[in-house]
Amino acid sequence: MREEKLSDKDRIALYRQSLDKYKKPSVTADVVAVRPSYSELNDAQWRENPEFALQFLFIKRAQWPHKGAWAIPGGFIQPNESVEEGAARELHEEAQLVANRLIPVGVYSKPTRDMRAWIISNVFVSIHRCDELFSVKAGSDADYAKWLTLKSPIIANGQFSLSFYDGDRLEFKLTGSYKDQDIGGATVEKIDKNPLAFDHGEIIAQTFLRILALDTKKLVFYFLPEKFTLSNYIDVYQYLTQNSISFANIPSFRRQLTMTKNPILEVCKDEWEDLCGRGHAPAKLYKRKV
Amino acid sequence: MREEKLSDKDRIALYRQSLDKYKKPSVTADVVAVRPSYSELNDAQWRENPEFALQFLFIKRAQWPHKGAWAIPGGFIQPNESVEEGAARELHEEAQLVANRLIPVGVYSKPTRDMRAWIISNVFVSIHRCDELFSVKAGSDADYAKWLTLKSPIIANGQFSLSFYDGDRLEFKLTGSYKDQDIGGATVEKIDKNPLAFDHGEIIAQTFLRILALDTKKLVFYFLPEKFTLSNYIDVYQYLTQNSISFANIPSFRRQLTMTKNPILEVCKDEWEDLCGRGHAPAKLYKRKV
DNA sequence: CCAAAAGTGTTCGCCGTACACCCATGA
DNA sequence: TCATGGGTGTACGGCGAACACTTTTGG
Repeated sequence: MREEKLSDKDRIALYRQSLDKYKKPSVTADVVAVRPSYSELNDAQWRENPEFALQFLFIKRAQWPHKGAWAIPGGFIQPNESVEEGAARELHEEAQLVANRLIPVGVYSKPTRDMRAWIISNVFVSIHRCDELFSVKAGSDADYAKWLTLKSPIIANGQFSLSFYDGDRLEFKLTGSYKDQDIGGATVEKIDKNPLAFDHGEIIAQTFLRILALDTKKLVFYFLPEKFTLSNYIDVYQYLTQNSISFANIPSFRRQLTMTKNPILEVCKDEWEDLCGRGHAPAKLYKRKV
Repeated sequence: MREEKLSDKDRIALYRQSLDKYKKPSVTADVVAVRPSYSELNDAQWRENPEFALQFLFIKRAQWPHKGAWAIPGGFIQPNESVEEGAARELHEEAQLVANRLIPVGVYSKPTRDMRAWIISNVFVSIHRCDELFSVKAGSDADYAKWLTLKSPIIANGQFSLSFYDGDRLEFKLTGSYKDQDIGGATVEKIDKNPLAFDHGEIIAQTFLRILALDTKKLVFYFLPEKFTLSNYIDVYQYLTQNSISFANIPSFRRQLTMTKNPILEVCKDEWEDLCGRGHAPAKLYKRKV
């Protein structure tokens, strides 16, 4: 073969030339940042108002296209970074958040998904713990970021309905259908009416399905402070499992967490913090068993 | 704003111009095709020799770089297709296989992963059922494809060892370490010594971890013909779960599959095929319960 | 004193564990 | 008739389901 004479450098140059003949996509790393609703409360405030919900970070678009629509943060990756690094960088640049635990959600690559150009998006979900410091910058005068609360999500029988609130005001509702794949988890099938920019509605729905597919009993810890009561744990667990535990079975569930052979919780013996103020017996504080 | 005067078409043109100033990666869709080892046997042959193992499809590289090394099939995606479509197309082009069930494995994007250029690979695993027709073309004179058998994989305590055979000949061994993420599954941490092209060693190891994380009881059906004996099922199950069922507990496992409230198997009542020839009582035939 | 909510005690039954045993066959 | 391997019987125990009950507080 004639090629044998070439140096590696030459080969690389030739190869790159051949690549440049083809159209290349632009590739982004997008992040769905998720945190518990009481992240910005201190411990005392939280004790007063421990209702749990998930919050998702959105960017309000100030530019064409989809001006005024909500979108998820993200941006083009650079030649010196992996998509994970790009995702972490974008999250930091756009929302001053430090990526804690990036979990892949999927690659969105339908040629028509962005009217502007051929853009492929790698999507990750970044799970933010309750005890992290949050400081989403108000944002430039162009786009701004905001945490929207996903209240009482409904996912059942192939249909989902996700309502996102800014405080008490409904920002948008995401409804559609999903399919339980035999193996490999559930996937979004169809979004009824996308209120978000680009295909971000599908992305958000898929992200939530992905979150629900994680190991719930462990995931709960990410949304709780270090020390918590059993009621706190159950509150989060119920949210993440569509209230899978009926009222009557909560006692068994408590035992399951603490009394079985390999309990995942243990009592904080040193302190028996008095959690009064709400007219009932004081609750024990638990922490994750290592 | 001045932009308000622009038509969408103009805006798109402007946007694309701005994009073209940045370096873009080349994006591939790669597929790890997996099938049961007895795919090319007929029913009778299979009854004689029902030992199960997974086979992975590899391409022998005939060109620089990594000439002579095994690699997984894949190629650049086109502007008119999604990465999933690209993966299916490449699998068909390179191995005449029809993608059955594409499950995402991950995105490989370390800038140094391909010495030739900035190439990002989206990897899927394609699970091929036992009853599919297989016809991997011998291949062009350049590259050729071959199914290699993963015999007695070992995955335990953060270490893995995967030996791939061509018939009885060991082709390569993949060893390294993995990490059990708290949430989101196990990930490959380090490959001891990569015998494959590019980072395909890491990809293969990660793919196998991904397969093991699927719902095993359902996954087993993908590697069995429609009708099978309980021993067949258990054979596959043991392979996929590292022989998790001890010898003594196999009777209970049988019952678990057939006698509990929601059994996943049912007897093929119509036929009680005589599975003699091996010196013991005939076995019942089962099929997946719908 | 009562309502509210945390936490405990107790019973029931499924099903996973363990192991003994039975059955049909080929050599 | 024996080894082989498929299939069944049975007893035990953990733990999830269900629900009654006790405890501590605020009003």
